[in-house]
Amino acid sequence: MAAALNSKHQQQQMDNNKYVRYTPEQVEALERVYNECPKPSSLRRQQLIRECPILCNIEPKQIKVWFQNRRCREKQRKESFRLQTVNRKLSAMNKLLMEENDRLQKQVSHLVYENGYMRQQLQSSSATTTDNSCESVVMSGQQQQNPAAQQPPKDASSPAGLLAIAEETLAQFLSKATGTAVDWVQMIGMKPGPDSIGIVAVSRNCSGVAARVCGLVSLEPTKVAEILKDRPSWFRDCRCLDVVSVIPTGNGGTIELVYMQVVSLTVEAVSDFFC
DNA sequence: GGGTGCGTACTGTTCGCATT
DNA sequence: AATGCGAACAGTACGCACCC
Repeated sequence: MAAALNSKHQQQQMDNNKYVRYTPEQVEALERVYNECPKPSSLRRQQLIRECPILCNIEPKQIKVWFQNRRCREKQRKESFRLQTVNRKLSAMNKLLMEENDRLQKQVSHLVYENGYMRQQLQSSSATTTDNSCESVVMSGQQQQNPAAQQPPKDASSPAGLLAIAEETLAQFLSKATGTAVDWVQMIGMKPGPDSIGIVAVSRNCSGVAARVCGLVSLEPTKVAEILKDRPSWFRDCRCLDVVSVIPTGNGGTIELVYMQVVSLTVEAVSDFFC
């Protein structure tokens, strides 16, 4: 009875327009066949219409289209299910990666902080070392013995011995002055870094310890020896002079380690110089 | 009332097979 | 080899029901 009513309703639909919707019973019958065989032959479709009364009012062409669309729907559903599965896996993976990323970000922040702290420690430590280094250069004449003076006296009676002392002194300067201005602590009124060559730069017309030292180490040992022998030039602009140490030579002569302050410099702190 | 999902039907293309 | 035919498939149009 119900099937007959549905059939009548379908006929009305077919009469009104081409759109029909199969009844649940018809769909169930078609689904049963589909589960057995998704691709029924033409013969099988005709047999289905004959054997199933509720499908008798459906055209063979419609049956064919129904199976066609049914296969298409299953394919789409399978693809949709596959994509959902992939999506779930990717979401889970994304969550894990986000957590890992968060953990690494925190680790980076911590390391950056530690790096900054260690840099700060290194800088303060380096500054202390540089200050000491400079002080050792500048103040060594006041507070320390010249390394050359601590060693057994060299033979200053001969030009060769004097040159040896001069070379040793130069080596001490060079060990401090081989770098650029970075290795020197710049002081007010002082020229940092290597200076021009010139004998006058040692005791006159110079503006600081660094300039004088660099000027001195730029000289040949023979030139240094000439400067050391030109003692009157040492005192020309000198307002303060102390003999720190005296090295006796083999022939009765002496080599004096002298600390002096020159008048031309206005700032005492930068005028310390020893040679 | 408009947006959306689903089912049905149609169209165009490709492929396999039989025939000529 | 060329041709015709049917089936399968992908894409699309349309109608309906449902939801907000």
